[in-house]
Amino acid sequence: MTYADYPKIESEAKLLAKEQGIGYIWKNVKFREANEEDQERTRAAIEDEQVMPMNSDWTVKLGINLCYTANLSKSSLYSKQMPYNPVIYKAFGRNSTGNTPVKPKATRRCPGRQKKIVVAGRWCGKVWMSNQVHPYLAHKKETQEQEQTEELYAFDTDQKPLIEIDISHSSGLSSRRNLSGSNLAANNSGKKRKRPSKMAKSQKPLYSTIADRNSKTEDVSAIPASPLGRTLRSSHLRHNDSSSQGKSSLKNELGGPGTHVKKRSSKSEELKNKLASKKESIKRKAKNTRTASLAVKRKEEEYTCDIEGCSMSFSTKQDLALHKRDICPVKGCGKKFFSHKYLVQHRKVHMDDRPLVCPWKGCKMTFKWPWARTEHIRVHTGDRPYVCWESGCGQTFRFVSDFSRHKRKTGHSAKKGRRRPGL
Amino acid sequence: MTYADYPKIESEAKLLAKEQGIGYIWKNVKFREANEEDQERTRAAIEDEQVMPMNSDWTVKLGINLCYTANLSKSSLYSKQMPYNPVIYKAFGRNSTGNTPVKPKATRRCPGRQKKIVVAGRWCGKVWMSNQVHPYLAHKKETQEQEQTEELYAFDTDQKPLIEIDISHSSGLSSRRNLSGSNLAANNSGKKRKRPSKMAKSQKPLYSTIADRNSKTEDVSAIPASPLGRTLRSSHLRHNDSSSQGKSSLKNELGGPGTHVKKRSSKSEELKNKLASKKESIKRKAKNTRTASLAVKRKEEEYTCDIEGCSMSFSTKQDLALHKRDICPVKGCGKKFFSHKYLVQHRKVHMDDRPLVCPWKGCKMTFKWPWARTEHIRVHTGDRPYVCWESGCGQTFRFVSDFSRHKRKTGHSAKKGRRRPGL
DNA sequence: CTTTCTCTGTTTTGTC
DNA sequence: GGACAAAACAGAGAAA
DNA sequence: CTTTCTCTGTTTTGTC
DNA sequence: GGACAAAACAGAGAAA
Repeated sequence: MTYADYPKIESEAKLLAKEQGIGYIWKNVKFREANEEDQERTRAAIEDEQVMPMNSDWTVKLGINLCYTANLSKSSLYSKQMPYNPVIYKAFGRNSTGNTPVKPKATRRCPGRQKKIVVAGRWCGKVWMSNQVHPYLAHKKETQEQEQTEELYAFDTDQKPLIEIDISHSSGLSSRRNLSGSNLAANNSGKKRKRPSKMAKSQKPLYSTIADRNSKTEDVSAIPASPLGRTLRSSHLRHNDSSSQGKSSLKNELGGPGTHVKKRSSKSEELKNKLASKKESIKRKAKNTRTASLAVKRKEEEYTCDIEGCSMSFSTKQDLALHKRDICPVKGCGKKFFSHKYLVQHRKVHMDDRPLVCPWKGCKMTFKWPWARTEHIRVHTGDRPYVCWESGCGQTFRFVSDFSRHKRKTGHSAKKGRRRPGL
Repeated sequence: MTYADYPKIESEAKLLAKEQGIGYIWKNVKFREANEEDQERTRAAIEDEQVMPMNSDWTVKLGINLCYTANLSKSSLYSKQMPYNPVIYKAFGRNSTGNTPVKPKATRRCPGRQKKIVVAGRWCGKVWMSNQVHPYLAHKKETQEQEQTEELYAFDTDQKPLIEIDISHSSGLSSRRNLSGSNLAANNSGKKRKRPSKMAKSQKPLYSTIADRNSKTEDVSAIPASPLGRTLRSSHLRHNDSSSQGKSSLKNELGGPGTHVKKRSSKSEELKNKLASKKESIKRKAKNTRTASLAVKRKEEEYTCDIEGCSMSFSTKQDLALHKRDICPVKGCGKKFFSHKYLVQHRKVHMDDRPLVCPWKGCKMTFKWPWARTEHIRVHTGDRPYVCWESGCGQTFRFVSDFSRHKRKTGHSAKKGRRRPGL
């Protein structure tokens, strides 16, 4: 996928646009050359989410991704061992001296005009990451599979991620003595850090649906240096958890703190998932109105992944096929991932479950991702652990993201930039 | 108080020992020369707290303090602008090249033998800080005052420190939107950081006793970078606080988390205060059994301090005199302080109130000092914000104290040693 | 001796 | 810069 | 444009 | 070193 491949990509994009049924006129023009009508059409297409069943704006899928990845690979911060996308990295990476191939592309996709940047920015990389390839492009032979997967949701919302750790943290801390006494001692005494046997290692565990649903395995100890939390394994505060996460689908109506997060996610993707969700639930209600909804969920998921460590199952052969190619088969998602293992984690994106809670008293915030919770806690502690060590700068940041931006913009402390105080 | 002054100190110590009624034989011998009988007597004297009404072991008051201070002033870490004790600093400080005067003293007071070090260490600096001078020595003319102050407790346990900040923190954080919205915006919009008018600035505010007692002014926002906490000023979670701190005197019987802290404080001092407390309460009970105990407390405290910003009042003229000389008039304490302002803070040492609560869910820990709470929170977060930047070391620490010790012992990063990540 | 963690008097930092 | 309070430090010290 | 803060796919770190 | 999961990063992006 070097710059020389661009014509191929272009034709594929055209094909894709056609397949989606959007009467989109392919114009090989730079954005700065677009007239008002073109801009208006672009805006309209972007704002009208319903007409794009796969949320696959061509600028996002083909253009912006390249722009994003190329910029990333050229960044002085881009010192990763493993590049996001080896192909792009090789073509435009830091070792490549040719920056001319990158610039025009970037300029065309992310034009210099402010108004344009905003419009494009709202879509740039939002849905599609650098090495995420649209299923249509991943393997061109599977177009029929794609259409079939539109019938049903692939992931069951009750299926729990296997990697989730069963450790309750704050519940066991009622007594400080208890904490520093037995637990710390146990922690110090050796490398006892054993976890309950993780099914991820067993082949096709086929875990029971009901037990899996009722046992609230959750990861409250998403906090970083968890030497304390990890050795703690009390289970007598489960009620606390179930109350806070019980019917997470209700949270949207309640308008709790979890609601605004919804708003933050991609409008189109969100809508899509909502719609599909409703479609599925209606289907289910029609099918089994009386059978306990507990056992129903995995009834129809016959096709199980046989990849080492993975035991996900799907209702259609096509979904499983996509899954095995590291593509999320959820309709409207279709993202391709770097690792198969991450697919299991990725599922929570499509689930309403928010099992992680803010440990701060009185805060009702819930999270799907440990890191989101970790950074949120800094809102309470006031911690600003990121400090720019560039002499004369010394700015501090509460969130990695802001520190990253600072480094990217200023070029500061690109070499060592560690973290710092705060609390 | 240079080394040349030692004979004077010695004679004063002898006098002191005599005044206390302890039949202690002054032996001008090094500890390493002491025989078993001497050691046994020392141990017995130390363990029998009752025979020392002021908890004023001569080794602590004259010897160990010097040892402690001299070591401190010689430490490479001792780069403070203001030395702990200017006199000692001048005599033994870092600029002084003569280390011979220090060593012998230190050796004699803190002998090299392990057994001895332990015995002496239990007293070293524990009650008496470097620039704390025993009232007997502070002004030799006030011996009669001292004896009189033994009658009553000087501080009323219901008197609230004036400096305490009235900010409830976690209570207002139920909704994150609320937090980042109105509060952050208010914080960003300007330097609005106003606090409720602090009486500390008005002359002799003579705050009401009852209102002061019932309004639970507390500082839950002892967390560091409190830009969020500070602008938050909700008061609808007071019930939470009153439940956790309501009858703090009961906590000892309940055996809650606050109990072990009690245990950690000096046995003798603790005992003393307990005894005095009881004495006082009995006295009060006898005096006014029917009048509401609310209004009673400050009835007899007629003598009010007229120092700028201080409005403490005392029941006896002598206590006020001590107070005005920055000496805590609480029986068994008698510490002398660096600043008069700190006397107001120091009062909480003698009160059962533990108004600061751990903001972590489920943790019942309470604190008197904001910093104790701040470091305690790291137990939950797992934060280890102190990192040794000495090349090749890189050790991390959760508590300042441990980082200090590390630097003291290893000599690492004595120049810049900042903090770091963790959470 | 060690490590973990709280207490507190003084110093440093941050804000006006 | 100065005044002032908040935060942090640097010890002590308790517990295991 | 800014700042604050959450989401999440990939990379790095830490542990056995 | 290697395998693996936990933690962190580095972006995107939403909101004001």
